[in-house]
Amino acid sequence: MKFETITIKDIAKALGLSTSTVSRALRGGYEISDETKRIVLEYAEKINYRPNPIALSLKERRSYSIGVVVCEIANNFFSQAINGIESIAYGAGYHVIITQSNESYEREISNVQHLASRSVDGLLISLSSESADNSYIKNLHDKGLPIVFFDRVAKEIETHKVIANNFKGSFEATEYLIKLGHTKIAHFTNPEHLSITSERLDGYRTALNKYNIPFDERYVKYCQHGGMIQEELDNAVGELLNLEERPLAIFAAQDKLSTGCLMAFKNHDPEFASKIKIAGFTNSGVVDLFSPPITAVRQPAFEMGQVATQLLIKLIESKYPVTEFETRMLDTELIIKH
Amino acid sequence: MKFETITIKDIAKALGLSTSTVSRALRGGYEISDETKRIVLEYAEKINYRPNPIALSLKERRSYSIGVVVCEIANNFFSQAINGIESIAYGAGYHVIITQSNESYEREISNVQHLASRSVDGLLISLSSESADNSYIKNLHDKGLPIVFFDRVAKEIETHKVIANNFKGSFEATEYLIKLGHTKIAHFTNPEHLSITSERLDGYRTALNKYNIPFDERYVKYCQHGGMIQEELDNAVGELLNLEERPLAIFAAQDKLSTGCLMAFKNHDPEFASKIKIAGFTNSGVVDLFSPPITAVRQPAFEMGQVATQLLIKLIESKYPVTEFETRMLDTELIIKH
DNA sequence: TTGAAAGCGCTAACAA
DNA sequence: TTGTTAGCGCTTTCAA
Repeated sequence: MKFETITIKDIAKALGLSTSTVSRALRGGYEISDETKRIVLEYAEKINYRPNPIALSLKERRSYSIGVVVCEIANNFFSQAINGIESIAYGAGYHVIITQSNESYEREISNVQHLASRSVDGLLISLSSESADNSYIKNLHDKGLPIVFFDRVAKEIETHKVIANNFKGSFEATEYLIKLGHTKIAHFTNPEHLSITSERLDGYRTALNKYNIPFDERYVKYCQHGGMIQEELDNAVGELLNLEERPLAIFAAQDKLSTGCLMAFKNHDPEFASKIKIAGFTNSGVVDLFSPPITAVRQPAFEMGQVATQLLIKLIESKYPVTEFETRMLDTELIIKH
Repeated sequence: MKFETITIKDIAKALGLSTSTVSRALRGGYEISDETKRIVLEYAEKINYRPNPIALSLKERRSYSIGVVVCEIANNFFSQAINGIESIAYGAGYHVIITQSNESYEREISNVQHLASRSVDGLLISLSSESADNSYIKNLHDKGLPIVFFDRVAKEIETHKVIANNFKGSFEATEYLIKLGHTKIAHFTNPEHLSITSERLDGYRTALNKYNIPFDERYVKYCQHGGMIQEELDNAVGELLNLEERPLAIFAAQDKLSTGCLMAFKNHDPEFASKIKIAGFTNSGVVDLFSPPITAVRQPAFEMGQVATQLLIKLIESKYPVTEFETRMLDTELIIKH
């Protein structure tokens, strides 16, 4: 069943004008008499005319929509970032089409291709944890599709990027644990190839270093599924608990990892769980309710979404190919919970 | 800057064929020689041709996209429902465009109008807590735009609806609190005019009734902003704490209300908070970490999204106007935490 | 100041 | 089996 609709033609016919005159009146064109313009506008208003955005897109060869690729919208960081994205996009007249990769590389490719096949004017991407080869994105970018990365960025693609100060955030969180007296601090993180992984690992190592605490590779748990699969965390926690030197503190590099590893500890050994101190990246709004408490490294998700979108729209609306790109780094915030 | 692109014309020119022949070959049309078809397909593959969905939309007068209007994607229930929506839509070849009302009526209207102005084939809506007058949706629906409601539905609009068994879920949660020995049970809920509000209130009252516990209006807190503004909850909790007969248990009718009122209790009186028993609707994935624990009424969010999308696509693809509508009710699950 | 006509990419009825 | 043509809704030269 079809959704009935009013076109410019209907107005033209009703008013005994040509479609081009109506079009000009509607766009507020200059080359038209005030009288005609008034009549057209009034009538259009009366019958509640809405231009067909699809026809406009075809004509202008752009869709006034931007595509977003994140791993999971149920993740607090991303849902907050999306709010930031929408706040800017909406104001600038753009639709936002959100897709999720669920940390699957295959799904990510499919989403990007779908979006790119000319239905969006630009792309906002945070890579999935499975994504190792980003050449397909590079292809698109080379062809001229505006792309801005945020959070999980691709090193090898030269474009605007928006990230949190992952090094500093990780350093501060680790230092906080150290100052509490901890020396046996494990680290839960994403797969190695992600940008955020090395940056956060770096902050962790540097803090250990500063306080002369040896770095122990066995304390670092790379989670291939980024915490999407609880079993992975349960296994990692099991391994830690089997070490002769059990860690007594954890620094987790991501939302799902922070909460997921706390759950894993609770599952394995509830009593031990209450003794362990966890600090981790999370943008959860209910972190106050957790027990044992989690000290949170909070990313400015909303602002990151905003900045990324501003950069993208600048790219889209630029008349000339852009060759100068910038990387914006925003500070995290350490929220201490006892 | 424009994103360069390959059209059917390019293929036609390169192969010395007409565009219609190429089109037929691409669509796997029957009236075409296998040889020509092969050549076209091979060439299209080689140059990585992608049809322009916008041109297709204009031609077919549909966009293969569906619009979703929810109050907030950062809400667990909705993000899970969206996953369900996407799983079905994606499989059926539809894009999903997600918009948020942030519980604002004005924003909801703007989103719906934007989506409806012909860029989507159908709409999936869960009403914002501010929405009292839905006549603008009714208008759209009367004009033939396929619409399916889920979760928060409009009574006065006749179309498919997908809801949780709110009555039963509320009854069970309240009964659970009663069986624990509670008689002073407060109820945090959404604004009165929402469908879910009356259904859940009804379950609460019926349970009280069954056990001869008098219903006390002062124990019912309607939260106009559905928990989006913490201050509202703080005030409501303050009022409860000022009663001579403080409630010792809470039944909260919604995700943000469950966690938000626990936070409010912790803010006001941490010690009292640890004594109070909370049961409430929530689809949080970290409910295991809360302290004091929250017994959860979990809605089958993913399935609800799936069912709603199936119904919507059926509506969209129906050749004749549909006049028989159904309301699907799915059961909730009570997850008890001590 | 207005109208006629072409064209954005694609499909489909009609002709050849 | 293939090509020609018109048209989806709109904007924009070009002519009048």
